[in-house]
Amino acid sequence: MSVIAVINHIREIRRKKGITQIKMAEDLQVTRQTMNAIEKNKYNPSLELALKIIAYFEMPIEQVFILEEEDDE
Amino acid sequence: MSVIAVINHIREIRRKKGITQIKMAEDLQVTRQTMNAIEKNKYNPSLELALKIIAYFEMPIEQVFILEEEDDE
DNA sequence: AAACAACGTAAAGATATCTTTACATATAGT
DNA sequence: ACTATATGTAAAGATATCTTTACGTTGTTT
Repeated sequence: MSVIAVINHIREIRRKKGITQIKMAEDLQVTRQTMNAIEKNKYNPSLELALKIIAYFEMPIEQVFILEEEDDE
Repeated sequence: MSVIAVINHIREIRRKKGITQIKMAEDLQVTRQTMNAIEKNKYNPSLELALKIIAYFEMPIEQVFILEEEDDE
C-alpha cells in the first residue's frame, strides 16, 4: 500500500528568517498552538492558511509544501 | 469588516481541458460530490487535494486558487 | 535563584472537509 | 419516447482543522 501525504518545511524557513512561532501566529491570525501543530506535521493547514503562509514567506508553494508518496504508512 | 476567502477556477480549467467532473473525481480519488462542491465554492479543498489538483492540471497554484480579500461578507 | 520568552502538549469543543446513499434535472443520441 | 451521460443537491455520519484554556519544559538573562 502507498499513502499520499503533505509535509512542510515551515520550521526551517521560519527559523532562517528569524521569526518566532508566536510572531508568525499573530501575523497570520492563528493561535501559536495551530502553528506548532502544523510545523510538527500533526495536521495540514487548510488551503486558506497554506496560501497565507506562502504569501507570508514570499516563496513558491513547492518550496514550502511537498506532496509525497510514502510506502505503507 | 473584511473577510479573506479562497476562490478557484477549477470549473473553467476542467472544461477547457475537456474533462468531466466524474473523470476528474476518479483520477483524483475523491467523489464527484466533492469535486462538485469545490467547483461551486461550497467549501475549499484540503491542502492535499489542492496540491493534487494543481499537479493534475499542471498549472501554478495562482492560476487555480486565489486568496481574496472581500468586504463585509 | 528568579523571571522571562519561546516552545511543547493535551483535552474539550466548534466548524470544515469529505464520504455514502439517494434522488433529481438537463442534454444529447437512438 | 427511451436511454445514457453529466451535473446538482441534500442529509447523515466520519475525520480533519482550529480555538480556548491550561500546564509543562527549556534556555537565557539578571
